[in-house]
Amino acid sequence: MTELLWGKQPLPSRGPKPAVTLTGIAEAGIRIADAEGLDAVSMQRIAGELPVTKMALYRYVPGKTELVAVMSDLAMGSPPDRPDQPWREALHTWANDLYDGFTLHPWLLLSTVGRRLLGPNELAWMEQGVSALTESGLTGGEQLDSILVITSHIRNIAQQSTTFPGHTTGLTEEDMQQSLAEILTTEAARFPHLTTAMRTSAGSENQGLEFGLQRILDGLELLINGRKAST
Amino acid sequence: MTELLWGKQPLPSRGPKPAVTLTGIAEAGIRIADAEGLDAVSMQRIAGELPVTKMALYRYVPGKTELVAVMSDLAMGSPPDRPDQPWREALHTWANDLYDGFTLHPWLLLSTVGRRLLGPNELAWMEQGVSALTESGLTGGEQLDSILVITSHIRNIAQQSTTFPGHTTGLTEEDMQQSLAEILTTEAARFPHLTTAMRTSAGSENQGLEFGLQRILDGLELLINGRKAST
DNA sequence: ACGCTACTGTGTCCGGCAGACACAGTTAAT
DNA sequence: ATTAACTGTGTCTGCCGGACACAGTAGCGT
Repeated sequence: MTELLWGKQPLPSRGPKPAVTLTGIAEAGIRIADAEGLDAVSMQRIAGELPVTKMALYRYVPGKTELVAVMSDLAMGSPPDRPDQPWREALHTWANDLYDGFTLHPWLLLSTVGRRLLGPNELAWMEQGVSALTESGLTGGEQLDSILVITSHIRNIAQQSTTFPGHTTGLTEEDMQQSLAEILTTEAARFPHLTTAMRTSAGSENQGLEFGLQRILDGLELLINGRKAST
Repeated sequence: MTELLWGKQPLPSRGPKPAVTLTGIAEAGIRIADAEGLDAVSMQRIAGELPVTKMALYRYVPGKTELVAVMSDLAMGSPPDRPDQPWREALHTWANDLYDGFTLHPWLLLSTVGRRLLGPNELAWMEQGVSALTESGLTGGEQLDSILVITSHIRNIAQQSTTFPGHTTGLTEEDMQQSLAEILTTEAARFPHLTTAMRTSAGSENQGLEFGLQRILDGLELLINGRKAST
């Protein structure tokens, strides 16, 4: 599995030339997932886009789980190079780059969940995030935890604002808002604070990304400055 | 769908008594999901635990998607009642309660993803979170965004620290750490900052929840105090 | 008392899925 | 030329969600 993700395959000398490549397979899968959602990705479907049959794919990949892992790391891509900046600005653009990646391939939100082996691209993203904090005075663990918080925030914001191609019941943002508004009128008594909060927030949507990000960065800044002051 | 989640079913007068109830079905599903993971939940499997066949379930629920939604809201449960506290402490315990819920039913992390209709319990959690901030001077939108950030953080921490019963490849935390360590020794040159961060963080794991939560709360406090000062 | 009718549960069938396995064709090393 | 490594194919199994026709049941109006 690690070999798959990291591309350390001992290429064979004998036998016929392979008709496809692991990367080619993964790219086909990515194309399907981008267009029709992760649920539309099946071995049959992928094989249909390649000059091989379904079973041939198992020569390249042990199972679907592993294939999705390869697809995920590939789709994630390398983080874009950014000029050196102070840690706060660096993390801010890093977070936005991450967000862009998730909106480009929404299914990544579903496939990169839970414990899993990490691929080169995912590690590259982490590297870039951590490198913004090397001069901050935070410990290694704190640096990792910091970028984890930011990643979590970005992921969930992306999840909420993205329309998944297939998979989920095709609810638009409006459907949700309307259903919610409906419920809050009939059940307002059960959720008083929520109701007023919703009412006064009408129209000021989609500030969630910046708001949360600024809070987190503020919190980090407080810690970092405190550390610096106490040395 | 809204009727399903909110239990507004017009109970019929004629015809034979139903052999099961929607709640009973959902509870069976929850039992399976808790024990063997969300993937183990199938209509057959649920029917096997009840005195009905698979197809009878469709009398109570339009499809599996909806059933999982009902299961999710039911498993989430109501947030535990907590005495009134200052906003920061209230949010802190609220976050920990949320974390406990997710560790009790790890599959909730998978099933409550993306846009979806909200059930009464999920709204009750939001209500409790928002109610901690009503006196804070934040706008309604900011209150909602605040609890969203915290939820995101809790979710992702739970995701990382939980072992999913079925579903994912059964990787222990150790497997991951070892694989990661292995990679970072052979590829240290590509990820210099990450490598040093990992090295210096050895042994200080599982601080992620508190660390991130404190940063977020710090960030919120900064904003709230700033607001109060400027009035 | 009786049938109508709404309602519940069952069995069968379909298409699609992941994957096991045996086998045929291909190519390089010997 | 033979062998052995390797790639691709076709077939089969056991699951899944769900459509549909049908049989059984029980309350209602008459």
